[in-house]
Amino acid sequence: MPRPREFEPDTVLNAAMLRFWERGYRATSIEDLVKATGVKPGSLYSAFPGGKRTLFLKSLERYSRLVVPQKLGELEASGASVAEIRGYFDGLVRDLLSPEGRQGCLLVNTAIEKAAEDDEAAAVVRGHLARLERCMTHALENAVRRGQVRAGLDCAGSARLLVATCQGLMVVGKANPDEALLRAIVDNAFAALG
Amino acid sequence: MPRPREFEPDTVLNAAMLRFWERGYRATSIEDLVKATGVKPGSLYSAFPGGKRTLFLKSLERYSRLVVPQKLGELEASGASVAEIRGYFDGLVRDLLSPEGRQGCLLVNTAIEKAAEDDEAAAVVRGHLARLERCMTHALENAVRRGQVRAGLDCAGSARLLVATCQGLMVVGKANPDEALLRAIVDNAFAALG
DNA sequence: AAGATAGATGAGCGATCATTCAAGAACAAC
DNA sequence: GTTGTTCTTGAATGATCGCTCATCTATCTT
Repeated sequence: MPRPREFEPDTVLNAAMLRFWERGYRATSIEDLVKATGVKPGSLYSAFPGGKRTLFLKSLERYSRLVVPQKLGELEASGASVAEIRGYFDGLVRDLLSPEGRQGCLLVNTAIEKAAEDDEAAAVVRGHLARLERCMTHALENAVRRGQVRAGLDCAGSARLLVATCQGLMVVGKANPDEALLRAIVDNAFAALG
Repeated sequence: MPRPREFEPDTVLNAAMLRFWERGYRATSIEDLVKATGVKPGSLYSAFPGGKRTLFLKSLERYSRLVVPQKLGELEASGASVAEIRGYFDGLVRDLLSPEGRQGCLLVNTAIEKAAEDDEAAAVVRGHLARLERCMTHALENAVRRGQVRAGLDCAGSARLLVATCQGLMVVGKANPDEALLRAIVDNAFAALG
């Protein structure tokens, strides 16, 4: 009996995610989203009760579910090893150097902009960091088993360092997208694995 | 002949810096600054032509000039070596774990929040990163000379990695101020220096 | 004491913020 | 075609944004 929806909530959410990714939470207004999607405020609020913050949290989840796996690529596969870690870092550098990639990572941006004041957002960020740490650890364990890195390597500890390194890479890349600089960071991070 | 100023511009700037540091650029309103300083909007704008953005850029400079040297400590001394780098990292961890230190570093926050849209702010951040890189490089060169790290170490490259690592440390620490995690990052960063 | 100079004041500017809601519109069921 | 239900619409809400300016006040000079 009801009147059918004229827009796809996922499409709206995707547009919201892109805006939050590009400009951050505070700098993205509801009117921005109305313009970007063509969906009027009333419909937006009835489709996403909780308003802007709900839209943001759902954007974070969508990012984790759709964007992150694409960036991680084979690094999440059970056979991942040094090459896949390297591939992930190279992808980050490539993104930071491209005009569209300057926005960095929505979850890193959120860690800085919102984590301190919104624990629900911080929890999504923590989940992401844990996920990164998990697959880095696993890839390093594979690497040790295959003799690709030095035998006594502390996989769990090195994974934590690698996670921090890629977060730092994005901070540096955002202020100074210089290829030689970013490559030096990545090269030295790998040199340390021996 | 003129009526004398009733407030010290540096005092106002200091209060502004603390607010921007704690909450970021967008989340800090002029009214916040008026409340924090007792100086009314008119006086604020006449003392700082250019308004909020000028106040912000001058806050960045003040932070570089007063806060950063205090955090770097002996790391900027010409005799600095591994111990001073370690001291700097330990200070970062201590800050991130303390309630007052959760705000992280104003310049890292700025890199994420504003560098992409404000090149003048980005330039201050780049200057900070270059300064960090410079004193890390110098300290590593001293360390090589003293045999505190492995002989063939690429000081310039390792310094770039260490700079990225400490930026990453602050991103991770902001979302997840967990002592064991942060210590693991620092320990592994130093293990890599051999 | 009067005049000149510059800082202090705060009401108020137009713009924009996130959000709401009364009214109209589109469909399914009958 | 009528009714019931949900969706769409966009004007309007009050709050807040960064900022300005006419007015007042305090000091120095003479």
